[in-house]
Amino acid sequence: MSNPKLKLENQICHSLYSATNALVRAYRPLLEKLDLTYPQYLVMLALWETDHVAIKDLVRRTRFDAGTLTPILKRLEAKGIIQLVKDDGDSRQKSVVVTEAGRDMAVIAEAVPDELTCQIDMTAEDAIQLKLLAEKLYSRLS
Amino acid sequence: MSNPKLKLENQICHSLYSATNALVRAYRPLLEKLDLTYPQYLVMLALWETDHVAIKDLVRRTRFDAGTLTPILKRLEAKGIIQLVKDDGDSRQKSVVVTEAGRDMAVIAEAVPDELTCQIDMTAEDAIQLKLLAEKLYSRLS
DNA sequence: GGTATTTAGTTTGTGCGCAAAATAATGCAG
DNA sequence: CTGCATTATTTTGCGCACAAACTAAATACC
Repeated sequence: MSNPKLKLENQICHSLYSATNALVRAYRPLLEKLDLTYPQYLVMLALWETDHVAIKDLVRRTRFDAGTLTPILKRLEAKGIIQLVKDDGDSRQKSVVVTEAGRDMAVIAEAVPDELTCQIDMTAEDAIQLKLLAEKLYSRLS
Repeated sequence: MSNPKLKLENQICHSLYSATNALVRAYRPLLEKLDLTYPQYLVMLALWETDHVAIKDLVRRTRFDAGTLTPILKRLEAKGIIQLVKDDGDSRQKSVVVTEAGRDMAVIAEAVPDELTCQIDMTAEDAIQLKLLAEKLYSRLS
């Protein structure tokens, strides 16, 4: 019981875990006007950048599991902001296309990052450092 | 589309999100021998430190939502490693107690943090810095 | 003492997160 | 051309994560 390694407060992962959950929670009210969840928002970010991509590319870019992405894409399609189209050529693949309505959302979405940055109120250096370390951790685990 | 704020690679949150998920994924095989999920492991860490606590205290310490914690505790009780006992005094409260079997698990659990640290292979400074920044972020969001 | 509010915990419903298995089309070796 | 492994995507099942609604006990207030 007294082993310091087992102490909750010494666990980096607990800090990371609760911080990430808190961050997603903080995004929720900001994304409400877009009617998107945070994972859905991440997918849309990827798609607003590059459209007409196969699901496997979206898996790579968003770092989502394929089994996670499939239902997310279905919900986005049900909302009418993306479309899943059969690829000519390789008929295993599907291409994801952003609809007109989906493209229009990008304008509203532009405000979201600033609103969140305001709320967090971290210095730019801290934010960059945090991102850098998280990326380092991610790459070590992949 | 060209708004750099909307670029996925500029999102701290995406790095944090995928790093945390990767970390939980990395814990999975290590926790298999304990037959615990990562959230269950966090709860047990808290309980190995301090036993006989009310659920609300566990909510505070683990930073889990009460609605999340209830089913986790039920599963831990079903495994026979904790027990939920009625509190004398305030009969709204329940106390969480670690069973003999649950206490025995702590010995095996001691190996887990080291195994993970090995896998990540980050410098101690980086790890401390990451924890510090995650804590800072968490506190700004709470 | 009786009502109102607060507090402790549970339930419900939706959406991930992911391992494992299934489906189906492609490519490759013989 | 024929298996056979590979690749792309979906499905299934379980466990969170959490808002919102609910139950019940304790406390506050008059």
